[in-house]
Amino acid sequence: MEIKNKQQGIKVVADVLDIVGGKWRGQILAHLCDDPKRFNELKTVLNHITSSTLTKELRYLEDIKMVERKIIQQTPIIVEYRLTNHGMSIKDLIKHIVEWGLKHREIVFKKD
Amino acid sequence: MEIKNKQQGIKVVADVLDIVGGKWRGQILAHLCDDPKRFNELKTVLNHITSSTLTKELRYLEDIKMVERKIIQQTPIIVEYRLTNHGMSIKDLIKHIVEWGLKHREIVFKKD
DNA sequence: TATACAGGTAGTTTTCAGGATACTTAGGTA
DNA sequence: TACCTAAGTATCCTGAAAACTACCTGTATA
Repeated sequence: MEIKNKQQGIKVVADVLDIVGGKWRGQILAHLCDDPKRFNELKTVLNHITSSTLTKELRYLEDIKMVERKIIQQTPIIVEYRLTNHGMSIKDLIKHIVEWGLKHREIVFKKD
Repeated sequence: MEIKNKQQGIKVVADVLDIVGGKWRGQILAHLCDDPKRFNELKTVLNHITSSTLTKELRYLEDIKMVERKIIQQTPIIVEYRLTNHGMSIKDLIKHIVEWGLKHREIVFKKD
């Protein structure tokens, strides 16, 4: 797991930020770190996200195998989203992001 | 440096990604991790970025005190961009991002 | 005189993630 | 027969990020 050259390392930064970035994906992954959540649970904790946006983001995260969708046959039928094994590995990264953010509040809170 | 509650932690994720995210900022910071770079050096390594976009991104990073701009009086005059002390602290985070990205290539490279 | 390099600025246009709004499917319940 | 909840879909629209194009300033070199 060696960084072959600087340029490659930096491309990876851009690619990872493409996955985790955007307005919602980081937050969705962070929420799923704790435990699986249903569609409407996510919709509630992600204040102001619309159904269509949440659906799109979840489908994307499914496509890249970060999240899996599980239909639970009960009545009414409910759908649960949880991190895959790959997805689990993002927990540490999110922890690092939170740590950096809390340590540098003056930057993080100044930004807007 | 304690996470008071889940919701706060997750807001921080979103805020940090706001700073580091976007198409260019992560890459710019990653390039500046190694050593200071001049405007046109950055423009070269960041393939396809335009002058105006690079200027905007650098001004933003200056505003939030991640990067500092140093004019070097020689001829022709050159301008050097380097991480501030705050900025330095992002090195570790970028290292973690690269590590995760390389370990999960199948996700990172599938995404598009 | 003019051409090149370094580091930009100004103004306009394009693109597309995310938002707004309304509708859908399917079983259960009064 | 109508309505409720859960989990979406379908369309169209908007705003902001980034791109495109052109121009500017100062110094030096031919």
